Amino acid sequence: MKVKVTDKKRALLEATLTLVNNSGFHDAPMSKIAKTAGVAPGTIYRYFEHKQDLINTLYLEVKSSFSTAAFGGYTSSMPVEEGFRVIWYNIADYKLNKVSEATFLSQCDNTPIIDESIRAEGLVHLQPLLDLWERGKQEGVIRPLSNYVLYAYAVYPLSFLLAVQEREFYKLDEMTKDETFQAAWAAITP
Amino acid sequence: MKVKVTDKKRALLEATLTLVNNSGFHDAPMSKIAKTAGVAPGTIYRYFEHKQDLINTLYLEVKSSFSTAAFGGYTSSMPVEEGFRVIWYNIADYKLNKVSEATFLSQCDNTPIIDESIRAEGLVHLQPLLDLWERGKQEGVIRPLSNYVLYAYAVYPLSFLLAVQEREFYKLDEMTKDETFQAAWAAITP
Amino acid sequence: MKVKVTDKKRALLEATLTLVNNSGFHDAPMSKIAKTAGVAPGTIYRYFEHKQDLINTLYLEVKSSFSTAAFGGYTSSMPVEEGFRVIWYNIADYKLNKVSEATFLSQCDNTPIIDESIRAEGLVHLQPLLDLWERGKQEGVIRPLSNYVLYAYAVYPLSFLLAVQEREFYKLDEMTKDETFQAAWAAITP
Amino acid sequence: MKVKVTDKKRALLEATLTLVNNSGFHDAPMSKIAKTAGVAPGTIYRYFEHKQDLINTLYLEVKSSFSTAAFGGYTSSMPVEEGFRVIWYNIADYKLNKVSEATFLSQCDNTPIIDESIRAEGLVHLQPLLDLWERGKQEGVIRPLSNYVLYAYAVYPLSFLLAVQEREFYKLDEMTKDETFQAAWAAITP
DNA sequence: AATGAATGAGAGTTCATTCAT
DNA sequence: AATGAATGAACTCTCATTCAT
Repeated sequence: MKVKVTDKKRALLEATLTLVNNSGFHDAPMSKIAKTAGVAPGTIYRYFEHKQDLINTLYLEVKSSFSTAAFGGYTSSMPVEEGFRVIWYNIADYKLNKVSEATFLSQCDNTPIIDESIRAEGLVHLQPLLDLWERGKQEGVIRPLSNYVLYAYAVYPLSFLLAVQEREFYKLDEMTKDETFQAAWAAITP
Repeated sequence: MKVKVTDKKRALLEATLTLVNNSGFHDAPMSKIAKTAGVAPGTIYRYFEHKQDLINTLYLEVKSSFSTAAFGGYTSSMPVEEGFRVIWYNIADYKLNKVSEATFLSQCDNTPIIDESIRAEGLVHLQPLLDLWERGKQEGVIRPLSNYVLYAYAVYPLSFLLAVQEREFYKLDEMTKDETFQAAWAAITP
Repeated sequence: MKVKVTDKKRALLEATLTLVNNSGFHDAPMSKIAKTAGVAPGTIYRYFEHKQDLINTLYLEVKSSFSTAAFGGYTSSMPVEEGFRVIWYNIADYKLNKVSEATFLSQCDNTPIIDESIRAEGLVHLQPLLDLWERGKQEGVIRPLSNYVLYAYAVYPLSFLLAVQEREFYKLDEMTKDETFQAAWAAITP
Repeated sequence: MKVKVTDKKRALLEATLTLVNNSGFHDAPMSKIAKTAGVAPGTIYRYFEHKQDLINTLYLEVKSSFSTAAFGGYTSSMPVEEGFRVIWYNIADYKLNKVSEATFLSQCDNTPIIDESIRAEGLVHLQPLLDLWERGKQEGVIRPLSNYVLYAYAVYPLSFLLAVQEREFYKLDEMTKDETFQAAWAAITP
């Protein structure tokens, strides 16, 4: 019974993900979300206060799944390069495999869809990467740049490659992934 | 007289830029666009067929202003590094000074707002940069990577820095700009 | 419950009939139709895809009620004169009693309000009258004229008398009805 | 100069006739009328107070051209049958040749497009036919029916044949025209 | 808990009309 | 006299949200 309820919430979040990705936030009406989720329109409001709440919840959930994926197999005791490599490949795999989630995040990050406070909430999980970079800077193995710049060059490019891959212009396979990692690593090391 | 007419179209495009940036496409109704432009709602339709046409037109115009800015002072006879430096600084300055335009482009590039055919149309102006990279690869001064990857590491990171700067977390000044260029250059050179 | 739903559709069709009759298609806005039907504007679209659909549906419904009325008590085994008399009086009574319906049909038949395909659909029910005339022509009791001409002289004049009656210039009572039938009969018999 | 002005009024009336016939009153915007007439929208208002005035004027003009045509070659001294024959053939020829005008009148006569007072104004020209019928009734050569009924059976059927011909179902040629006249004459004579 | 019919504010768009030129 | 850009009320239709069942 409890399970069934959760199922509906799950279905709604997934329907939203799909529809926002395919048609954009501006063409993902509640009625369509409900239909895609196999639920009556009114039912949405048992699980979410309003549309914005649904979107916010989805954003936080996806952001958190992203962070979890990013740090799988990583421990803060790893050497900087190894740690970064683990995280980078995690992120790359997430972006290139969990395409819907990654696309959704891209859309949210470049649009005023998400309330600023919620966006901030979604950022906290990235801390281990920032800590790693701080350590790397102290050890002299990472360039002494703002973490924002490091993120821009180490992680953010993958979003572009995701988008390009989605438009079917390009496919990032295992080999080019390694070369791409080289570029990222070159960008942030002295 | 001709000038006045153009003024209204101009005002509408600017109003759209502002509103889409501030509230997103989904919350930039024609009525608000008209009011912001200081014009009656019906007037929009003298200049644009429908909302999508207005958005498309704006996109192409901004994209073209971006390309023009990107290649100011660049000639294809420059050595690869110098050429890239000129273009990179142009783009950085555009992104960091023409903030509204750059923000709008970011939004368009990550959202199904823009018709795919129009998006393609907006891409053609980038050719000189791609040519430069091809030459660089032949000369062995640029990594033998897909142009998409090169773009992802050389240019795309600036979009992230723009967004961050907009959220007032960070300011890219002249000195950090140089360091950032180093990162970009390091990413794409062997 | 099912009944209540149907009630709203019914109310909308009736409101449309009234308003189109009184003000014409061009001055029967959806908002007025909704208000007249005692329903919110948006509710119309649960029952009809668009305004044209509402109009088309109404047309077909009225046309069909007309045909049903026309052939009440008629069987194809009747002698031609008797059969015609039955049908003619049926039609006369319909036109003169079901005034709104008849007026609406007149308007539709002389205006590009109705899609041509829908109009064609509405015609099929008249077949028994055409069959009767064919038989009459074979028996030599009906003039050998095109069915269109027969219709023009036997049935169509009633539309005029309806319109005239509506404008309160004239009232067709039982006695004059008989005389009018004589005229119709005289027109189509040799 | 005076001629040129009149030309524009003429062009506007003709454009209106065409557009209302083809698309109906509800889809004949002033802007389209202006364009069809080769004139600027604002210019319409030099010649007509508002749209309704334009329609009314057109109606009266066409109605009057119809009446003029109807009584060409007729004099009140003719014997009843001959007089009727002249008028009937005039009307038949008008309906079947001046198709646009006749179609427009049909549309106006079955729609609340035209103000009732204007409609009444358009009727006066028919007086000679009514006078003829009164004489015929006194002479016992015309059935003692209301003039409305006589009109319904003698003249109105031609409107139906016009409509049918317009939809390309039927063509009324010279021979069938004679037979059709017989039907009309049979309907109104004892 | 779930439904889905109903709501009505508001979206995009049209168009009769005006008025500066 | 003529223009046509501009207006803004009114149109058709959508959709987030509510509520009786």
